[in-house]
Amino acid sequence: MKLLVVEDEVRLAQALRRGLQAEGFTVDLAHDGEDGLHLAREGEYAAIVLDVMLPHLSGYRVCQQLRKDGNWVPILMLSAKDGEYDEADGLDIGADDYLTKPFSYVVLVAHLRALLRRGAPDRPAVLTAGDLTLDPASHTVQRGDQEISLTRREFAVLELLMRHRGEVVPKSQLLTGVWDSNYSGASNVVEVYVGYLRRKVDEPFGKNSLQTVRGAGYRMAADGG
Amino acid sequence: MKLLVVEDEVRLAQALRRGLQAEGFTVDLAHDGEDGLHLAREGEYAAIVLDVMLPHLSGYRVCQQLRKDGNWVPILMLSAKDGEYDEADGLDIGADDYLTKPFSYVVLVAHLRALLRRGAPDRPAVLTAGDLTLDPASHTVQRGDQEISLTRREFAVLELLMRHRGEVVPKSQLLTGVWDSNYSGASNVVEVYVGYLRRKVDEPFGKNSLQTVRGAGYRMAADGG
DNA sequence: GGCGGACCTAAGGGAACGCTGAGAGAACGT
DNA sequence: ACGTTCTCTCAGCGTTCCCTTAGGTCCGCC
Repeated sequence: MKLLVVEDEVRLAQALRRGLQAEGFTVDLAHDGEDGLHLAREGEYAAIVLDVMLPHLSGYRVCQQLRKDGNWVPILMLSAKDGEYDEADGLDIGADDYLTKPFSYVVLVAHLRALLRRGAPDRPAVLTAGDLTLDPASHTVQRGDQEISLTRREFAVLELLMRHRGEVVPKSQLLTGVWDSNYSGASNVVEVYVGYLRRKVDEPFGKNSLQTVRGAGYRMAADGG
Repeated sequence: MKLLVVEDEVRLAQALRRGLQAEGFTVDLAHDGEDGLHLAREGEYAAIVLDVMLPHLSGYRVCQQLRKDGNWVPILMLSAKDGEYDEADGLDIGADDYLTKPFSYVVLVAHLRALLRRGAPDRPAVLTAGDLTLDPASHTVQRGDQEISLTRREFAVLELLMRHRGEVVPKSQLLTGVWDSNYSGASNVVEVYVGYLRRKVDEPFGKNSLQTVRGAGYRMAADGG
């Protein structure tokens, strides 16, 4: 589960990162609006924590731009309590939730979890492909009635593939979507993890849902194999 | 902004109509699946609210049929909470959002607005020529219902030809379009690959879609052979 | 019919690609 | 602190793909 934190106050940003990583998230940081927008466009984030006051490009604009792109990733906006932007504005431009500084760390995490549970508004809460179901909220995967236990990485890979079920997902997209975006080039982690998944999700059931499309990437069979 | 509400419970239907009209929408009503499908095909609706349980033709089937027609109008499905169809099914057949009865009116409007804001999802960019279809997203090719497995190069060549179906594509264009643009001169790769394609796409089906235009190039028959 | 050029086909070497098992190191839980 | 689990790298292997070569075939034209 990868998050993007866009926050210019270095100390706060670092604190958030450490805290969220402790909660089990992967966290990317951006320190201004331009960076943030760029990362948000490239990466597959589960949610974005976005400060309103930012150098170069306000969080306000970043959010607006993302929505205009058709990117409906959940966004949690942060604002100084006496900021020139008020809550109504934030929600108007498509933010999903809103916190006023100063806020307690616990409150932030709670709001974030609520956001993630709701998921991106244009996405079903539970992903399915035939008799295979994946529930991001409860972090569970089932083939029929049989529960399958996956590690964090395995889960993330499967989730991304299922979000694009029926489509080919290039390895590069899996790398940037599941691993840190600034990942050192040559590696075959993706192949390895698809292999792991096959052993857990397909082989015990005689299925073939994780398909290799040679030279293009991997595809989750729309019917679950 | 025109909406279609397909709902057999008269009281609920009327309530929805009144409520939505108050929000400024124009609302058409249908009370069974056949009516609904008919109206949906004729009218230009911004979105459709579709009950699952309907006389004559279930909402399930209506949705399926519309998608099959290539109609990607946003659909919000409604189901009784203990209905035989569950959320996964609804989303499976191409609904965009899903509500379980009973729902609050406010929630319905919120979901509807979210749907409208998103707009109709891009219709899948599938290339067709007669009974031959090529889907770049899923990287699949079908002749009728029969799936055909192609290599990357074969796929690229066929895609390029199908993008210009009915037109003659010179060999030089195939070379620069599919192979590295600065390709070392004399070679007959194109002929070889057209040959491969014919064996996979035409011969098994007794078709002749990949036509040679002597001295000019190749042409994908507009009707798929 | 014979000719030349354009096109087609079969076959094979080499490279690219993806899969797997083993194992080192980090993270985690007890 | 210890064992377990997880994550990732590496190297080897088999498969598949790609392009080339070398002929054969078709077509239009004289």
